[in-house]
Amino acid sequence: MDYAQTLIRRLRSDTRLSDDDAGAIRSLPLRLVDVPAETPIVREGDHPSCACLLVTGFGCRSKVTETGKRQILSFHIPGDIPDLQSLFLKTMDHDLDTISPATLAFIDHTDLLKLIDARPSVARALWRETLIDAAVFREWIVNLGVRPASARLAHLLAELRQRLNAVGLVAEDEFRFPITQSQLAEALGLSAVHVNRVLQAFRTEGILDVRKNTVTLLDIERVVAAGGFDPSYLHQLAGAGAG
Amino acid sequence: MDYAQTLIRRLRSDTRLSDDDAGAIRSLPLRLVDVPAETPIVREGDHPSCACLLVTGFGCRSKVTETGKRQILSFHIPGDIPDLQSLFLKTMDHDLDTISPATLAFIDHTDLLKLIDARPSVARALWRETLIDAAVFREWIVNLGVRPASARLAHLLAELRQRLNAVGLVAEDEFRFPITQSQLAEALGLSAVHVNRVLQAFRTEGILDVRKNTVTLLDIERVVAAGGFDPSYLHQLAGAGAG
DNA sequence: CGATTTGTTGACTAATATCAAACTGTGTGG
DNA sequence: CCACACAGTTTGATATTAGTCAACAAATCG
Repeated sequence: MDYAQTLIRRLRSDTRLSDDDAGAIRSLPLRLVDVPAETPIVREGDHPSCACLLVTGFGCRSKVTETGKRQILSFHIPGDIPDLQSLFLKTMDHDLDTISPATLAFIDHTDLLKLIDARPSVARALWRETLIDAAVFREWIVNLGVRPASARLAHLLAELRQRLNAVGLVAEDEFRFPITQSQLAEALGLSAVHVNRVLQAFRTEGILDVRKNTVTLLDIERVVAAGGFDPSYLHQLAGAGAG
Repeated sequence: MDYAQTLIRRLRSDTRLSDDDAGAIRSLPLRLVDVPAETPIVREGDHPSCACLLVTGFGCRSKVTETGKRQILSFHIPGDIPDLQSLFLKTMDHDLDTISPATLAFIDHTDLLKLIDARPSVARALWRETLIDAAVFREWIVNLGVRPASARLAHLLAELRQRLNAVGLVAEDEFRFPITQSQLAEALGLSAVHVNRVLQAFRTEGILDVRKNTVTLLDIERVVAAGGFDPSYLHQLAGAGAG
């Protein structure tokens, strides 16, 4: 199997990439590892010498405060390189973990650096990825800062659907996303109890459902409206998506 | 005056830069403009053809939601290029405004692109800046997600002090920062009334004071502790700072 | 100097957190 | 197959934080 294929599809969802460039990326040396759920990949304070491509499964980035509270910063899906920033920021300022069993492909920084030296267009594509990463953080700030609990949750799920769709992982109104209510709470800056109540309200209204492994958006229009979700901040190319 | 000097100092606070590279940056063509407070620089949806270097004064980035609420995403200080991401993300996903009278230096994207093609080390320095921008967003997420109102405020001021210090704009325990309580509220995801009360509490305890144009951190230790502030996410070089 | 913005205060309300207990499902070993 | 353990979810009661509204005071600006 071509493990870089997910990455290339992912990159092409928001950046135009020549076949030559795609080929160069495909020939990056990868170190494949299968890991269980809840595996730490890198920790705050580490100085990684490689970046981690998520081939299958899900991950998240998080930070723990002095008071022991954990804030999830982002969720990651197949095709993402969640710690790409470590290429130029030598010290990790947050943690990276899997949230489901996953296949990881580690790419040595040295190989990435060679690639971006040799191919300015790939360098720009990767730079762009890190910029979109930041754009997603900005929207997350808006989510936490101004939206009430139900809108935060709806927005998060609408974003996930949009991103998963770009790599072909949404079927009908459903996608696989193994998450607990506590994890949702840590991502949304809410308590697990409150997340539970918001979820129940959505379920009762027939708008969406989050079960053990699956998110079902029964009425996508209403999820998007409830979350005030506008996908432009993802900077996806027109036409990217399932198919 | 050498208007790029602030930028170079700023870059050198977190990235090693050769004198050659600094010279190349210094020779970038700049279009200087003086603007009053509350000036829109770029708006969400714009397709800018240049980036904006803040030479003097302060700015902020923000987003307005469908419900009309405004979330401030970041504050910017002299030496920052707050819309550097527009070099590769063609559509602005947020607004950029001044919050005080300011001197702006516009740099054409074409000139920046020429520079980064000619000097890979400058390209990396700028890439690094955008990565630190993202790191600051991550910490902002933590701030909004898990910290109570007083810690949010303390953290914000501690961060500002740290960044301003790196460009020599902190004197003793004071720095200039013209901000209203409503703006603080928009940044911290709080109401202006609540910000007012938190400020009063800090003032009464003799920890800090925020007046019209000036922030005074009377007891920096306690501000840092109250905010749980750890500057490592700013990725500054050791020894950067006033002097 | 009036006009406007910003800051301050009090009373009240709404959103969300906390705590504790019970309940559900799932997998495991005897 | 059952009993148990464990993790996750659900529920109710109560506490806390922060928001809203409305009025007023104090700066600031032209």
